[in-house]
Amino acid sequence: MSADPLSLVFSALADPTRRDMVARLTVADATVNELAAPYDVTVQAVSKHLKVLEEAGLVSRSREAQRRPVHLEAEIFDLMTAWIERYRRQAEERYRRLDDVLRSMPDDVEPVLPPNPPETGAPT
Amino acid sequence: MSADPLSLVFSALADPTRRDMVARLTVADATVNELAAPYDVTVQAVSKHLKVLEEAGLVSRSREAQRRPVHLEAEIFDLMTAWIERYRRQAEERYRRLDDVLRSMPDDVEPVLPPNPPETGAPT
DNA sequence: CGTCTATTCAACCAGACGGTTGACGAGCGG
DNA sequence: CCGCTCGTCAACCGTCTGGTTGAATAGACG
Repeated sequence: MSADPLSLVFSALADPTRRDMVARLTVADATVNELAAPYDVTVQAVSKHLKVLEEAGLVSRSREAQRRPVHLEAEIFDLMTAWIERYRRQAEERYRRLDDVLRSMPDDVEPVLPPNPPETGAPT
Repeated sequence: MSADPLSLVFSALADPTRRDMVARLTVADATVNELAAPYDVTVQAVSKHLKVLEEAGLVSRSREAQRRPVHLEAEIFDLMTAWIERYRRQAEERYRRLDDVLRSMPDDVEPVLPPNPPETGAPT
């Protein structure tokens, strides 16, 4: 098992059908059957997709009669954005630094002024 | 082939080893052997991972003697952030709206599910 | 009770995935 | 030229994945 949350979320969203389900769930909660309707697959397949999304923490299911309304848990997105932003920022900073280095032939790499204060996604 | 860029990027980053390689590449370009060093797998496996990252547009390889320095292409991150932010925003807005609805309690509210085909060519 | 609807579980299948080993091409260096 | 290192290609293997069909469970309803 992948176990680690980031992998689960990324791989959950690596599937177009699952991404589309997530997209639709941003509009409203839906039952499995409702979700399955637009797609050209069986409801069982959609149920599996939902399981994947649920294990990734992207959706939750409640119980309402015999229906299982699916609800989006959008906070999980933050997990990804945190990761992405962190390394994007790091990459950008590196390019700036490289530019500097190329100018002066390095013997000591000096931390260049970060134009963006690391407040948005400052992870550990 | 999944073909669609978003799926390629998400699934490329769904692997911890690949994520780690990307993380390291934000610091500096590296050769395949350098990249492979920390991991407990053969250099061939790493080469495969790089192929995946390259096909996702996350890295590019140049040629320098018999070495193939790997370079991160960080702009691709924007593809993901665009998607994520879009739907996160949409979800947040929906919650606000729902809150509103719950306050006024109309009796003719019905869930409207805009049929969205399982395709990710983000229609804008 | 029996049945209908909504959903999941189980078994199966083809294909992709991550890994291996082994062989091969490209360049440097003796 | 020979040999070495760097990297990829090819074949193979076990596991995961996305899909199927068919059966099972849970609750509403007559």
